Amino acid sequence: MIALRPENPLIAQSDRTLLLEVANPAFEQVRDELARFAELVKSPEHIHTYRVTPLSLWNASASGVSCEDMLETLDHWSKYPVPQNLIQEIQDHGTRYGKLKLVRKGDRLALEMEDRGLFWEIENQKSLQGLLAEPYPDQRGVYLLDGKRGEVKLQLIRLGHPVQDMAGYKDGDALPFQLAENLAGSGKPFRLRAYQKAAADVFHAGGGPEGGAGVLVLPCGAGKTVIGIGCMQRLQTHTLVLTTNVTAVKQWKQELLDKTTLTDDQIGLYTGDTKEIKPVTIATYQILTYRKSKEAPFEHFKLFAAANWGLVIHDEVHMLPAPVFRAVAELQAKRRLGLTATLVREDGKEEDVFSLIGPKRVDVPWKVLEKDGFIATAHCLEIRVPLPTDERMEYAVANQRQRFRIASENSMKLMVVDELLKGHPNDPVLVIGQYLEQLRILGARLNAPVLTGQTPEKERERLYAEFKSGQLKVLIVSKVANFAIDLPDASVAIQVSGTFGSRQEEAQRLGRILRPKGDRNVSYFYSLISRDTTEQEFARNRQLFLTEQGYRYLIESRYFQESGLLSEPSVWPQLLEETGG
DNA sequence: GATTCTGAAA
DNA sequence: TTCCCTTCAGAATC
Repeated sequence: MIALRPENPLIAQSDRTLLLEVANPAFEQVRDELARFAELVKSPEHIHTYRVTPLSLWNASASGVSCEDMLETLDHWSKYPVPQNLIQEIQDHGTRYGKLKLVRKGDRLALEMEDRGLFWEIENQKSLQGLLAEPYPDQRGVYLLDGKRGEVKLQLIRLGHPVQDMAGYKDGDALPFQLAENLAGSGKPFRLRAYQKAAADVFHAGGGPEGGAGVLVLPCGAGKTVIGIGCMQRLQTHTLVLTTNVTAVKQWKQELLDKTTLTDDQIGLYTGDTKEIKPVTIATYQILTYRKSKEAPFEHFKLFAAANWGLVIHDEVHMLPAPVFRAVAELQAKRRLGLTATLVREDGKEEDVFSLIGPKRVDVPWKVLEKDGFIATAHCLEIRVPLPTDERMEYAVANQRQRFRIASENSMKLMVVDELLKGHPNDPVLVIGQYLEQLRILGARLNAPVLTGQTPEKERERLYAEFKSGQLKVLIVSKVANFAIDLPDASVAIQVSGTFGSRQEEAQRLGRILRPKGDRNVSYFYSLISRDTTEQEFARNRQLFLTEQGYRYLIESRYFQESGLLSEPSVWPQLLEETGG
């Protein structure tokens, strides 16, 4: 077929994939438009592949992107006519969210739909038996059995029918408080940034039945806690905050004390150490999922019923453990806020998040915040390092799982780290890796401290302080970097090895260097990959999320040959900035 | 009574 | 698929 408009960068195919040319001048704009309704699945140098999925279309329409918007994007940027079946797919799923409504009917709940075909499909579904009561006489709706609100939504999304939940919420007990920004003469000037305010408003949606449940997607460093506080302030009610670890628990409390008129005795921490239940209670996911044995009940689920919560906040909702979904399914009458930097879950439970917490309401792309200076500009460079001959031999005879480790621990990476440090003589550098042995070797070589899970709390604090003050230039960290939110910021991160293909981890690690740097708001992220190994494959997957967010990885492999480095890569920082990586 | 250690779970 | 880290509860130790 002859291209109608060969200068356009996009090819839309009937298998629901979209191919986008990176070199095209319109690349960035098209990428941002596609990100609203398609998932990036491959991002090699020249052509990026996106896929349109039902879930990506539902999330798009829930966050306000219309079918017409999506088709307009495809039509406007395509080289060839958009395939008819893709148009139909978008028209079908892009309007599906909203066709099936969950409403309050007297003191009962019911599903309502205009479409008779849909009614019959639902009536005859085996998986819905035991959840639904009698239908409306006119066959445009069906009542729910009591207490099945969550289960019904979950089953229906699995059948490909996302439910728009308009049934509203039970108000919790009142908790009057103010944001510190509203206090006359308060010591600290604090305001919600425009996008933070907008996010809280969209979640709240004027108190209408549409608002009150949903997920806000925001980059690391965008102030998710602050937005959560903004949502709390709009609802003024008893709130349960669930988060990933104890440091985050403490940080939520700190922020609440700092930015609201809530006082110490109104905020309770519910963790292994203290089990306070107060008007605002902050707990970890782990304590909720604790049980004595595999068969025993979850001992702390009673926390959900311990007070009349008006809002449950799920921090880092992409980490929400499967058992908690079960509890949330029972909590559908309560307002629910999900906060995350990425909707991708490594366990594929994205549909559960959509139906039980809520659809995506807001998505602020990282690059947008970068433009406004809220986060630093990051240059990313993937450096492909060959394996030395002896390790290459070992690699050749190893099995699949040994291979990944051999590639990760490639000894030539050590040399590259040396060189990179030369290029950044004055910047604070984090070296991040996944294998303790590799990190210890690096520690000895660079004469830098290695921070791992075994490092005691006291020692950690000392290292953080030294690193923050600039006394310590290089800090080597293991996977603690994925969790330790109090780890100081750096402007350079060198990733020497990483988990198989975790997009979250990559995002987390880049997040380490994104806090604004003041004078020169620029950071560098180097990822060291063994060339021509399985590691290269996994790296590709790992980078997807960042590429989706607008980061471009430059790839560097020219500087090596098997015997070692060919030239000085200490020019890389400049090189990166010139080419705009 | 407070701290440190241990094992299980995810 | 790995390896690693965190959290929780309960036991051991000061």
